[in-house]
Amino acid sequence: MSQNGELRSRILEQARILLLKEGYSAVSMRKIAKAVGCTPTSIYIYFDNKDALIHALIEEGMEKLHGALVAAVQEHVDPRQRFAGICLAFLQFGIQNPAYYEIMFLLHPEKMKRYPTDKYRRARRNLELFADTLREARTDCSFDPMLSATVLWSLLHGSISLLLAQRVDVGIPTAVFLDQVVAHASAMLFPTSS
Amino acid sequence: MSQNGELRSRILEQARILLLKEGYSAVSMRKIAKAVGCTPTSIYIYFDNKDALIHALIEEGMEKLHGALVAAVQEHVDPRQRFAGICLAFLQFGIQNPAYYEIMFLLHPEKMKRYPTDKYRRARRNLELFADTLREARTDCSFDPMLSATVLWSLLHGSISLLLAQRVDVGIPTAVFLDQVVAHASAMLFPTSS
Amino acid sequence: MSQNGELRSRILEQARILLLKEGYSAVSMRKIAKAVGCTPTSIYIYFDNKDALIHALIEEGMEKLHGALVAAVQEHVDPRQRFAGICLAFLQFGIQNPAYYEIMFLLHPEKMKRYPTDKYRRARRNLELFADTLREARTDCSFDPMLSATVLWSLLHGSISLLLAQRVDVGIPTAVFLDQVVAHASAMLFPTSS
Amino acid sequence: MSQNGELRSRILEQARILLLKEGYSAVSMRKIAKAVGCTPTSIYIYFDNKDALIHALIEEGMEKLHGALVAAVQEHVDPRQRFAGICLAFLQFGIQNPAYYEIMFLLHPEKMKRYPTDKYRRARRNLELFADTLREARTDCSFDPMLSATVLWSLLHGSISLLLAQRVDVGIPTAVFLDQVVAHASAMLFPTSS
DNA sequence: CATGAATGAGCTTTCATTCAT
DNA sequence: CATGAATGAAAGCTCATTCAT
Repeated sequence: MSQNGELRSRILEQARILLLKEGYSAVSMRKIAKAVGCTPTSIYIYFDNKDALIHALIEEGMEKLHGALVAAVQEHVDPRQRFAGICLAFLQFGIQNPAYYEIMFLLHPEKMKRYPTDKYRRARRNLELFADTLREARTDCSFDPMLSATVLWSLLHGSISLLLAQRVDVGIPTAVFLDQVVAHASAMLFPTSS
Repeated sequence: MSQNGELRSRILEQARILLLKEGYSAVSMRKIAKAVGCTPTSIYIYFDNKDALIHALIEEGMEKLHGALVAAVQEHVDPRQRFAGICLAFLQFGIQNPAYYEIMFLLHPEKMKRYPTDKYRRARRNLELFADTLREARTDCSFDPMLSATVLWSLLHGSISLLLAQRVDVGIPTAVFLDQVVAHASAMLFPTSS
Repeated sequence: MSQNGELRSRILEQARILLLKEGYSAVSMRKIAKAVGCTPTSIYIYFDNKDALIHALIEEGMEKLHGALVAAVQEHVDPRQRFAGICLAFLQFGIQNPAYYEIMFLLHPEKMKRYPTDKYRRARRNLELFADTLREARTDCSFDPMLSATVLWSLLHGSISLLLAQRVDVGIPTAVFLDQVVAHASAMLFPTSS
Repeated sequence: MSQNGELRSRILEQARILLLKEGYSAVSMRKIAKAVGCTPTSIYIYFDNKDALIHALIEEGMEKLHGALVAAVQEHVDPRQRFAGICLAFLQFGIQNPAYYEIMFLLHPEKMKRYPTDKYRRARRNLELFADTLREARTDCSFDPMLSATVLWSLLHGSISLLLAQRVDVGIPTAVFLDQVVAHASAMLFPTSS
């Protein structure tokens, strides 16, 4: 099984590298093949088409992100610290894996028409992680965890997007910005911070 | 005189429509020309190249957005209501003008290398509007308005992005989600909501 | 007459400059128009088409070359010196006016289909100047002046061509090469140099 | 195995024919493809780009010319006859292979920017053949063989250029002209022909 | 398992030229 | 005298994909 996939994983690897170096729109079957050292045709042995290849990459990324989030959750016992930890983990994943982040969250649906939408369920898993963390940290029941988690996700996603698109003022150091995002996230979700 | 710009604006219009329907990467000079009913060459009478056309579209969008924000500011006198108003105006602009929003905020810099970066100053103008609104609404000086405005922008931007990418759970009505975003934004920036 | 031609001569001037700077294949009506500051259409008022414009330029060049050759002839009385002078004049014209030289002698006929061949008669005038110079310098009648002039022209033309195409070894200084060409030309046409 | 190169050589062949019929500037990938009977894309399987195709053609021509010159050298033992032979061989190559000659010696550097200059060394090889022939034929040391070879090359090149450009008077038969060129070349390089 | 050969559609851009005004 | 608007043709090149071997 893993034997078969030697070339397969090399293809994924080079695709990831290309994605990182030149951006999604520059990733072509031809370039991947050249980087790997095989012919474009060979790629079609392992992937039905370009989208399938990208999907595989997305899945890889989802796995990696989920791992990072779970690790962050397990690292802290204090609910509030756990919350801050998971936020930071998400942010850092985005900053440190811009290639993954791009195809996972920034690619537009029209480009990926054939993407099996049910696979997004895995993305849901991450959202539920956020919701769970919120549930633990907030004792009051006067909020909808999934809804708040979605808003939180929006904030984190927006922050990463702006950073990756180099839209955040250069006068603001990235580290400072990330800290502020987490601080604001806390303020947003735990209002009675008296 | 107004004749001159007739085709020009029709080009921009069709470009916007195409952008909306098929996404940026599907927008080509040929397709625009076909949609407008002229030859690709004719487009080059009004725009130096494809990027220049996109830039014109961006500028249009920036103008429109700025108008919407300014209108929202002028509509309310109460600082808090003004804050909610400007947030909602931004969100609604994104939802109602997805084509503009995409090229204005979602396009990756790599695709727009030739974009004159100084034109982004106009985008800054909007950020300052947010900062001003914040300054008025918060009497305490214990915060950096531009920094907080950027975080706020992240939240709004992230919300729109997820909505446009159809990443928000379909179980959550858009109107409800938008309200919640504004509510959370308020909570985030006016912590002493006792 | 010369009043009418104010724009006309500006067009020719810019065409010449463009030709010199970027080579024949980069000369387009559009670029000329932009350089002059008028529309491409305006050029068609003075020139039927692109070829006609080039023809006018060729004619200018022919005139200039002829002037240079006549001047060289008049400068010397000694037939041999006159011969060397006219050779050098031709060589220097080519080196110093590469743009003219290109369209006059290096442009291929297939590119200039509509060129009225009878205008090449003016080129013949120059050839006869060479023949005359030869006739004076050689007292014997055992040679065909026009034939020898053509061979001489071949040598001079070949030298300029190789120089302009940067095909002459960079180790050979241009001045040295030109001197040698003239020396060899003398040896070729005045064999009994005892 | 020989199958592989079948289309490749057909491409080169048609490119050469096109070049001959319509001149360099009329040679396009599309036209070649149409002449060959394949799609423009297929050409890119065998050649990286248009320049690479032309380079291959140049290389073919260089090989062919070198073969012709070497054959001429080997045909004669008498140094003077050998000299005349190599001159004639060069002239005839040019007349009989105008397409090759054009891309090898008449193409302007500006059009072939990406040409690997080191490949011109092969052209140098031919120049050295001329120099060697001169060294053998002239016992005196009072001349620079490479310099004289370059001047000789200029004469031969100029002759071919004018012939190919149809600039030589139609009253002069080509055969006569070629004979005269060789005769003048002899006179030019072996002055003491008493 | 992998390749070489080939395709058709598409891309942005430039060209010389024309025509009504 | 000069322009603005528009065109049709063509350029070099890249793309994802298929198919026989």
